[in-house]
Amino acid sequence: MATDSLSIGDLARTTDTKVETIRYYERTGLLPPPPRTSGNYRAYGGEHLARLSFVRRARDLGFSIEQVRALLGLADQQHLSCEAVDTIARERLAEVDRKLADLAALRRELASLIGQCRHGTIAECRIIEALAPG
Amino acid sequence: MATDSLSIGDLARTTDTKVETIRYYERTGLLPPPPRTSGNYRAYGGEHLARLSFVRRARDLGFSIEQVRALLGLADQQHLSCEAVDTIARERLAEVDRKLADLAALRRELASLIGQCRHGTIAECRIIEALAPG
DNA sequence: TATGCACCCTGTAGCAACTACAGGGTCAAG
DNA sequence: CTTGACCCTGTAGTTGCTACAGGGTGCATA
Repeated sequence: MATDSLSIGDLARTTDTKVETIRYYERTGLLPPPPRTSGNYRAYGGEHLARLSFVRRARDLGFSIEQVRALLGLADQQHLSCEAVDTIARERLAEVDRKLADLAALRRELASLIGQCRHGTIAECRIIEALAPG
Repeated sequence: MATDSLSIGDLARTTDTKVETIRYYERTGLLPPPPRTSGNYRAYGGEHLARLSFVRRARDLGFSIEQVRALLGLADQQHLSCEAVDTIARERLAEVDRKLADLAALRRELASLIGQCRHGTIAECRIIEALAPG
């Protein structure tokens, strides 16, 4: 492939993304369709790399595809106030906090269950018992 | 419906499960198909209620459908050692611990991002900047 | 020159674990 | 005898990918 552009495989390796995922992002409009070579191969430039990196980082932080789409849209509106960005990020933070609390509660329950195991037969298993009360 | 049996709607209300979910559990073999009334309505008894409660509790603790299936299978083998049960529960606990650690790390990153927001325009937004570095 | 191999293309189906219809049947009350 | 709440089956949608199948491209090597 030409020196100044990346094949989809190159882009995949560079951003630690599967080739299929990149095509999926293109289908769903997260990434713009790149130009094609004469052989119909996708030829990516630096702006595609930047955009995909953005998407990956946001996804790694757990933003949903729709949130990423919103963030990308905002990123292009340089003159706007960054309040909307802040709002999306805070929403995500609240979500993370909820999940952390849920998981922590769940962990306590699970650990208590396991702590009750007396290593006998299933007939006297406290874990099974705890799952199936009357 | 007869006094001694529950309609799918009754069962759904009692266990806080959607009707469709109950049918889904039946399709996938988590719940045994109940007898039917003359009008072809499902008629559940106490054992179905117990089994669905078990499933719901296990699912609420985050066990996968396959893990629940395994637990149900074990619950019926009263003479076996409860080691296998313990193993499944410990696996789940390890999973929860991994997720807690991941989420906590993610929370730190997110909070640091948000903390950097200076409430200006998007052009100078630290959040956008942090997502799209060179 | 042939041919092998890695890579690319499109399109579709599958994963978990539900959820939401569409298009019908059943049943008790008014 | 009709209304409305409930039930039935079957299928498609959700999220975010992932995995083929069945082909084309492009470069190096025998």
